[in-house]
Amino acid sequence: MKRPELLPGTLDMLILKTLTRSPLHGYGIAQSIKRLSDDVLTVEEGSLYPALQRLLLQGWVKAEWKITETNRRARFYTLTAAGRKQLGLEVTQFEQIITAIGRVLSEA
Amino acid sequence: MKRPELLPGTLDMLILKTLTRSPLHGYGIAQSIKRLSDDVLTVEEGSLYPALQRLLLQGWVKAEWKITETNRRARFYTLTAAGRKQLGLEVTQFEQIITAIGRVLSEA
DNA sequence: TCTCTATACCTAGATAGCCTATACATAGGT
DNA sequence: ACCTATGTATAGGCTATCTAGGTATAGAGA
Repeated sequence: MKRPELLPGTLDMLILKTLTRSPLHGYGIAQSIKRLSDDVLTVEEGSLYPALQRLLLQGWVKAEWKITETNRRARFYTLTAAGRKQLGLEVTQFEQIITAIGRVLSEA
Repeated sequence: MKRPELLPGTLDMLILKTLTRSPLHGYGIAQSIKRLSDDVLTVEEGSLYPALQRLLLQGWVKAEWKITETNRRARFYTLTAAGRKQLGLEVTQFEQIITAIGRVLSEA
């Protein structure tokens, strides 16, 4: 199996989490996740932008075109109330599953 | 997002781990994972049997038809040396990724 | 005897998520 | 003038998982 860039099913959660601190554009989200994870997690563009479309459709984020500090047009995403709630749900589920996997892996 | 039965990408690892204790047939593997995880993880048959075929093809398990304690024909899977090695790899990778996700999620 | 449940295996097809590859655009530095 | 980093986006492919179905039989209970 090829080394995956991230665990399938966790991307939306990571994006939502990244937006809890402040609105960010796509490029910034990807950089942020990469940096916070010490380069372990890499969000490919072909995964990122479709994911952002999904989140927009679900109403979990909203988007706004602005100018960045480096003087470029970019689409800034902001977490909505629904998005914050969704993030809580996903984190809870994720931790439950990770705990369960941990139990299986730690069996004598 | 619909509640997943398990985290995509972790099934092979769970199966290999389950076989470290003793050979098991498919049905038994599914039951074992479900039980050990306190019913959090459910392996659907449509995921399980294709996964076992993959593992066979990779040479990570071998299979043998036998009769169970309940007097039924069943295919027992045994972990190979290569499978044991692969399991170690997958667990290491998994833990690295989980740690990385943890870092992202725990950011202030 | 008949029926039901649990045990056991398997596959086809749909679905969804992620990746590869590509395209476009521009600010700022050399 | 060119290059790199920044920034957005989509098409197509791949792979793993799930849904839904089929097959078969042991054993319990009516």
